Amino acid sequence: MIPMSDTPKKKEIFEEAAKLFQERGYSAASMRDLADRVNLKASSLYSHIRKKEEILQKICRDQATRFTNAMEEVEKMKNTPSGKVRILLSLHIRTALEDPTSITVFSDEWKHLETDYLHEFLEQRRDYEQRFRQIIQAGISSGEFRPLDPHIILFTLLTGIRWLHHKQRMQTSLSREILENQVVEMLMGGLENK
Amino acid sequence: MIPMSDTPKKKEIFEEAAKLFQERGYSAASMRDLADRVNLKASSLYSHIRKKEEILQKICRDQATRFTNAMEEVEKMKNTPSGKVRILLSLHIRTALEDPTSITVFSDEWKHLETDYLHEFLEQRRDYEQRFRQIIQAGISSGEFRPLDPHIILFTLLTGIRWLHHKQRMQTSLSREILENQVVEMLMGGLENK
DNA sequence: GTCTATAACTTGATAGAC
DNA sequence: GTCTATCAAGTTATAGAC
Repeated sequence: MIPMSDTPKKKEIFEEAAKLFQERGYSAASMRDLADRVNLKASSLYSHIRKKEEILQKICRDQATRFTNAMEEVEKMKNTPSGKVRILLSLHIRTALEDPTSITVFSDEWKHLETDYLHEFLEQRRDYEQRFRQIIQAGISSGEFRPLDPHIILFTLLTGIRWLHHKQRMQTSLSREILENQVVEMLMGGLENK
Repeated sequence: MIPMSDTPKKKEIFEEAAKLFQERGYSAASMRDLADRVNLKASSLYSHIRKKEEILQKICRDQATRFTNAMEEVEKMKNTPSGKVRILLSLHIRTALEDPTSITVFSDEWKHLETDYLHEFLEQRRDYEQRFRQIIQAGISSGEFRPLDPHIILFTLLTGIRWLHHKQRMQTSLSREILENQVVEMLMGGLENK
């Protein structure tokens, strides 16, 4: 297969795989299950991919790239720290609502990456978090933010939204806009000096 | 074996299993791995337990009971909604810091429970969340809390602390007290009316 | 690209000697 | 209660016909 652009079948395989990994977890999702969902025999999957972990790699890499690119953009802006954090937070929230499957796998299944790419992934995450903390630190220094530990702030912000990709669980059918606004308000309300 | 009280070996097995489930996830943790860690052959484990899932069940049940019991206590108190939420939040935080292994398995691996106990588990969780939301609603009605959706508030509170059991990741070696205080302040700061 | 067949291995769990 | 031996089923992945 030409690696230039993905065929429809390959795209289908990756999409179904993400759903399967989300539902059962990476380890409990078998290649036979996946094959069934895309109407193939397990062995035929290997005409499209080299191995199971390649799928997990792509999902994790794509999401990591998305956030790294966004950070690049935000850093260039002339915004206040508070404005920058709001933009990053909104991106995380919107991504969780629009692409819950990929975000779940990215968030919960990365630990099953094999050592080679795992190290790269963790380094990229460390880098992202460090740049995020620098923005937070700037906000503390300027007095916009309360003087809390930047590590605590960052983790609370980033994990405070990690329920959004399970939105199904919410009985109330709030619009995405309200959902996004209220989460941002609650988290920023705990961060900003009043 | 007499089921009245657990033998030291059985306790050891459950503790090592929790660690293994935490590190690799339930599905990727094999009974042979577990046996190695407690210096037994895999088959000998079955003199202490009936099956693998029994271990997961016990971990999930114990933690669920802990939180349900605490809710019982809190509901009896004469405190304000804000005071009650702070007590529950502190309990979650302290538990995550003191028993990170069990909390990780309870939080991340429950989906691998088999259908019988899974239903019971989910019902207990629903009940706990509903009672928590009633306290939140009381705080909104009294004007102590900002008028946000109680579902959003609850999920943000409960997942906002779900990084604590990975405390290893934090370079800064903050004391538990500071950690607990700052997390509570940040989350309650976003909740309370000023 | 998809199939059948199969290799090579791991899984949870049991039987029965000691 | 722990062991060896083993089972039956499931795992990822490959070989080769079509």
